[in-house]
Amino acid sequence: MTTEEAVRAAAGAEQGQARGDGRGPEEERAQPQGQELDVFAQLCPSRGMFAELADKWSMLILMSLSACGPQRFSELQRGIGGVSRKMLTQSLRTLERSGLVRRTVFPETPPRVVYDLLPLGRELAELLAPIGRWTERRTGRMLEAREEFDLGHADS
Amino acid sequence: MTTEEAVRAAAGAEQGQARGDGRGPEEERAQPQGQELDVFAQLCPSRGMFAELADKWSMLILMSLSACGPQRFSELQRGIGGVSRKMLTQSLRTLERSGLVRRTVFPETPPRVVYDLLPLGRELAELLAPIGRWTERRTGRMLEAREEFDLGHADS
DNA sequence: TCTTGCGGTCTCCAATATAGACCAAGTCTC
DNA sequence: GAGACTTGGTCTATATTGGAGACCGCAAGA
Repeated sequence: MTTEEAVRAAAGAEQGQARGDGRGPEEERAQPQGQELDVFAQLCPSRGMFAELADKWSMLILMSLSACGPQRFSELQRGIGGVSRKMLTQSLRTLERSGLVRRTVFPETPPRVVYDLLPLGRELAELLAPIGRWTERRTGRMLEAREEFDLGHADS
Repeated sequence: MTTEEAVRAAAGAEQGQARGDGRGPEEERAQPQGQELDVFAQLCPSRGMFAELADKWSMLILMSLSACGPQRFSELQRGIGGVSRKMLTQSLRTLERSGLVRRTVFPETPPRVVYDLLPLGRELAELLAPIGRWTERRTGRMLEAREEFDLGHADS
């Protein structure tokens, strides 16, 4: 049995709860309810949350609100290039529902709706920002890797 | 003009390049080519990369390889609950092409293929891990927020 | 001989994303 | 006063994507 197989087995990944991850038991104790949450487990609630947040538009929305402060719907749409109104609405709704973002309507005409981060959203945005910066910093390197890969696998 | 509008205008978000983001100019100088990359800009190469990485399966793959070390195809599939062979193959191929992951084939029978992180992938995985942990820690709070939201918007 | 494991690929169908029209209701222009 | 414009969406039609499951070659095992 390999080391990794041992990790898997100990974690009981099949059951849909808990996986160890070599994080050590101190994190597990940090769950006061004894409820083991595991993003790797298909049936774990945290996986559902993760799947929702690990999305292009949701991440960009949080990053934009964090970087530029509270914004109106149309400001967000302009700021996040290529997002459709539908996806923007949908993602904002999801983030609002999960308590990451607050939606404030000013009943004027034309209507004004402002979105801003709640503490939960601010926490996540702070973890997201480095990923955005990393992507920008490493895009060159990744594009080079691609060219090289495509050269090697050029069976056209 | 609001503060945010000023930020947008200064960044020239429409042109598909650069946006400032209140990061200050020191990061910009860190791009030696003078090429301004911006994940928020639809046409920027870094957005393409970001869109690829900001994906449920890609992120889970990197997190799994980081947490459990090099793994075979079937180990990854078992470890990442609910991933189909098709998506696992596809995501791994993309990560390999971009130089984040290495694929090693051992020509035995049955075949053995092992995936592991390259330095680029390890860097990203280290930024991803906190997001996984955060999600697990905050899932309870987010589920509560949902219940409350659904109560308020219960027009059935 | 029939089955199992591995690491995929292929095909089909359902779900999802995007583009674009449409909306109300007040303001601005002519 | 007619028409255009604005905002924050919704609705619909079409394009893209995702998942389920069949299939594959090859060797070992029952």
